[in-house]
Amino acid sequence: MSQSFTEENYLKHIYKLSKKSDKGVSTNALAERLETKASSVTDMIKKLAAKKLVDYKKYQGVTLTKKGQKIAVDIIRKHRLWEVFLLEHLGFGGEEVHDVAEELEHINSAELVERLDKFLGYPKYDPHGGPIPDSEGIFPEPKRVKLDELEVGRKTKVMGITEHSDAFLLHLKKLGMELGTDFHLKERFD
Amino acid sequence: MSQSFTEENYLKHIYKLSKKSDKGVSTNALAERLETKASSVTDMIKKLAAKKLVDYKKYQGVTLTKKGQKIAVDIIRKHRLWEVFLLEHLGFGGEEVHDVAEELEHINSAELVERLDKFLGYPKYDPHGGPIPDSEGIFPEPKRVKLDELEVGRKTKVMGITEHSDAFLLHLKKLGMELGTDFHLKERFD
DNA sequence: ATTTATTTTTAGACCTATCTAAATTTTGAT
DNA sequence: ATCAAAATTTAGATAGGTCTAAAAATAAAT
Repeated sequence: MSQSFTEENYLKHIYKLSKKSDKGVSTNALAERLETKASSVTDMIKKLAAKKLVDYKKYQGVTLTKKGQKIAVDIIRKHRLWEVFLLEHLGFGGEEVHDVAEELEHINSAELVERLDKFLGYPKYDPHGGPIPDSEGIFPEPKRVKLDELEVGRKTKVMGITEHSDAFLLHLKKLGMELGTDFHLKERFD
Repeated sequence: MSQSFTEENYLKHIYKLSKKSDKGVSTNALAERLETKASSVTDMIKKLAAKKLVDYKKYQGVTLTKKGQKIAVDIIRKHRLWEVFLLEHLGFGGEEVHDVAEELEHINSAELVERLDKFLGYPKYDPHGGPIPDSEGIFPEPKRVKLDELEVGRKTKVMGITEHSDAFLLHLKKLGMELGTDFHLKERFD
C-alpha cells in the first residue's frame, strides 16, 4: 500500500504536532501547518483513518497508528538525510535547503535511502542537530552538548548537571531548571 | 507557470518520440509509452496545447513548441545528472537506477540542479553515453567512439571513416553504411 | 447554566487526470 | 473509389484533493 505525496505530508505533520502535546492533533492546528482549510483536513483525515494510518474520532483530533508513525518517521529520516547531503556535499547554505528537502523526502526508494545513508557515512544528526532515525525507525540518543557550546537559538533539554556547589544548585532552582527541563537558548551573556 | 509531474512526463516523451521521425507524435505511440489510454492522451494534449507547450491539430499528432522543448530538455538534463550521481556516487548498478531517476528528474529547483552539476564535475555524458544538455538546453557534441570500442547494444551514427582502402570502402557500401548512417550494434564477431 | 464564540464537520461544487464506450476521421486494401 | 480496419477524438463517469458556505459540536464567558 503506497501513499501519495499529500498523504505523506499529513502524516509527517501529525507526527510533529503530536510531539508538542500528548492529546490528539487538532484539525485547525493541522490546517494551519499545511496551509490548507480545516474542511480539507477533515476529509483527508477520514481517508487516512480508512487506511488505518491514523486513529480518529470526530471532534477529538487525530493520532498516528503504528503504521502511520512508521511512515512519518521514515519521511523524517529521508528529509534529514537529504539535508545532510545538500548542506555538506552540495554546499547549500542555511535556509534554502528546507524547500528542496521537502520535495526530496517524498522520493520512494528504500534502496536509494540506504545507499544515501551509506554515502553520507551513516550520520546520526542533521546539520541543525535533528536526530536521524535508522531504517527501523529508531532515533539515536539525543546528543549531549555542554551549555557553553550550545548554539544560540536551539531548543533542548537538561540532560545532566556537572557542577554540584550549593550556590550553583540554588541558582538553577531559582531559574526553574532541573533535570529534564525543556528550554530555549535565546541569547547569551558572556 | 509551473507544470505537474504528469505534464512533464508527457513533454519528455513527446520529445523523445519526435526524434524518431520528423512528423508529429501520434496519440497511440504516446499512449503506449506512457502506459495509458489514447483518450487520456488526447485530453492531456489539449491541456498542453492550451498552455502553448505543444502544437496540436486534430488527428495530426503533436509537436513541442519552443517552450515545451525547453522544459523537456531540462527534464532530460535532470534525469541524466541524477543518473551520474546514482551510478558514480551511490554505487547503484545498471538498471535499478532508471526508476529512481524518473522520480528525481521532477524535483523543482534550479539551484539544486546547478549545484548537483557542479558537484558531479559538469559531466557531458551520463554513464550510458547519453549527452547531458547544459542549463541553456544546449547538448554537447556527440562523443566519437571507435567502432571496436562501442558497447554492444548501443545505437549510434557513423561520424567519420578513417580506413580509406578501396576494399574497405566497398565493404561499407555493401553494408549500406556511409557518413551519417544510423545503426544499432547488436552483436560482435571478433 | 445559558449564551456566545470557536472549532470541527458536512454538503455540495470544482479541477485534474484518468477510464470505458461510442462516434468520427484517416489509412489501406481491394 | 469504396469499404473495412486502425487510429483518434468525444461524451460521460470516477477518484483524489481542494474549496466555500452552512450546520453541528465543543469550549469559553458571563
